[in-house]
Amino acid sequence: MSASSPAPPLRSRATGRVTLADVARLAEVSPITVSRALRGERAVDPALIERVKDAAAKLGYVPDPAARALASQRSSHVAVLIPALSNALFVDLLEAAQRTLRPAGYQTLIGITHYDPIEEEQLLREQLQHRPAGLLVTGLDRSEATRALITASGVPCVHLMETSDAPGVYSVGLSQEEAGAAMTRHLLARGRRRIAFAAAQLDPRTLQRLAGWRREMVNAGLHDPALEWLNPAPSSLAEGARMFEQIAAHRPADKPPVDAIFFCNDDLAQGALLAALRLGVAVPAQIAIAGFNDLTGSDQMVPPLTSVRTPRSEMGRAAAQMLLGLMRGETPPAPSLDLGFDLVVRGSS
Amino acid sequence: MSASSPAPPLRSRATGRVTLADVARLAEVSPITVSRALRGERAVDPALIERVKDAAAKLGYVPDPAARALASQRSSHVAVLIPALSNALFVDLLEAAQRTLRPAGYQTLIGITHYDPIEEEQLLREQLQHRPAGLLVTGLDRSEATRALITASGVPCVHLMETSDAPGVYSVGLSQEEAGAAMTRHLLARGRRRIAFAAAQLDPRTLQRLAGWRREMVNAGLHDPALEWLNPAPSSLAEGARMFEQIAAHRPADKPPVDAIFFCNDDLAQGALLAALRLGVAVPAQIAIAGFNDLTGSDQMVPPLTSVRTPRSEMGRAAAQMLLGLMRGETPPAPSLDLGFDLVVRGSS
DNA sequence: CTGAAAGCGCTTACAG
DNA sequence: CTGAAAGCGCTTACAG
Repeated sequence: MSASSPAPPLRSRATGRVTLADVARLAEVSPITVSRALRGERAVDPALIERVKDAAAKLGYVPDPAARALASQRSSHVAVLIPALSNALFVDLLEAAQRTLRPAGYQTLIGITHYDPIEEEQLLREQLQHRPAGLLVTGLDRSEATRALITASGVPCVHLMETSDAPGVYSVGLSQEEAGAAMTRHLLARGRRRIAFAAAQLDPRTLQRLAGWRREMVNAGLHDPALEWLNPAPSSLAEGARMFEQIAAHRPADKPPVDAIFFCNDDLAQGALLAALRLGVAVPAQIAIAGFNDLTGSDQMVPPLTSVRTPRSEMGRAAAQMLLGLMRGETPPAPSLDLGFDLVVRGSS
Repeated sequence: MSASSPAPPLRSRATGRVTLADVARLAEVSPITVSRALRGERAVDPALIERVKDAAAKLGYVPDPAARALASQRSSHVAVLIPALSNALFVDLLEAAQRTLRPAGYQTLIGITHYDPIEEEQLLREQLQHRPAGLLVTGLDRSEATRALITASGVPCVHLMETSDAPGVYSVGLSQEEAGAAMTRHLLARGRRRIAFAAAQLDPRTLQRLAGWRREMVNAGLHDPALEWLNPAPSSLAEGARMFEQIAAHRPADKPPVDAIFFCNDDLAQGALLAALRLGVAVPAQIAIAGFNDLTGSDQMVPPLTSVRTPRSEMGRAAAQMLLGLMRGETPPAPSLDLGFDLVVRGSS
């Protein structure tokens, strides 16, 4: 029992975890060198890097995110703010972003704003307390306070879904207005004249699509405010069915009937298609129907739904990649990335 | 310029953050007392609590999660493992859980397993490095290694979707087998005899529903292995349409035709309903169709889809509440909570 | 019921 | 290119 080693310290709070110090001891260097070698920061002698990496692997060393965050004032989290998970659009966006960020060592922290600027601001405040390394937010419209919070935090931020030319703003998206205009031109080209625009939720991007529709209708000399059906309720199949019933039932004596409806989102259009089926309204013979986002199931509808395919997985991936660059301190080749859209013409129009 | 205050320390890394020490100074107590007063841990003189809270409010103090995690070896994260976000079922579950956990100060860390036990194990390893305060996992089936990781971590864990009687296992769910049996009994009661069970993805819960169907079919003396259509592909409307076409086209000479199809999930059943419409197959006259989970849109289908409503928001909320209790060190009244299900009979059956 | 000391496991800021 | 010291902002473990 000749205890040559010193007695364990009285106030031990040892966690059993392999630490940087353990790796440093095995590699016979200082902890700082281990830290630098493992993070690839600053030049370290290649031979030492090798030795450190071997030691780390041998011990199964895993950095402690909390210690790292406390010391560096920056966590390994990326905060993502999206309006809802009920719209498949955002689910795809999120999955793609996560798929890019996770291999790079970042955890995703999701905040659901329910399309509410107040909730968005509150969520952002909470997330900023975790000192995220990066930020992914939906769209460009938000409260002045939220915008100021983002700027003041100094956290790299990329905006999703829309594009912006404002200095210092990074964005990956598409022109919602052009997409709305393109669909309207398609319906006009098919000979439709009384094209209604039907929208729910009325978020900023929906209103941009509305602007595109309005521009083309005015250009064609066919605009009529009575063709705008704007409904602040959340978007859903049931809501789309209700709106279709209303629009189809609305037959003013002094105007020709609606011959096409452009819905701002596919779930509404799918509901409309089902309502038309129930009511015996022939699509597209009597009324053409078009949607937006080309969501799951749209190609299965009867008739299949004409829509605008938006590159949501690509947006999620590209935005995450731009953010990774910003977090490394790089300047992206272009601050704004327009990923475009595709018109998908199917049987409903 | 009579600088009576000492020069600022040379090696300042001040963050400008309001710290526990600032609050302690203003309240004229020690930092430990502030820590205890704010967390409600251990008895502290009520008068002091008051003083501390006032001081904290006055300074706008917000605890630093990283420092807290490092010192306590437990973060404010709850890790959630779900198979996919493409099934609306899990979106609802997640939203409900988050809605309960966030007000209690917990951030949700989402891991998507893609129904893969290997991915689940890897995700769990990553998440455990963040020392989550709690764990929410889907179902009871997982690799032995994953199970061992959970146990060894000592992190409180609640299982979603199914219920278990195993000691030390906490769960909130429903009997998938009973739900499958109930739907089958309903179809039998309607006079259906050749009831097919059509499934995709083939995850554990789907197989439990299959077992319920099989039990009732055997009991009724009507079971036939040829009625089982098991497809490992991911579940979707398009896949449901394909399966319906196959099943409808399969007309062996020696057996009566299928007169009902019980799909393991509503998206498949919705796709089948649309395929029936395209093919001119009368539902329910010729074939009854039933689904599972009562997802969005099922009530809008033509005809409306018969389904099983599963209490997913309730499950998410109840599981989160049980977890909050466990994280506080409490023992839940019952380790297993069965929230049941409702048969929703609509026009398709 | 309250507190002084130590420690959690990293990185920053200097210095050489 | 490398390292000794200090510090990030909390909580734990003791002691009284």
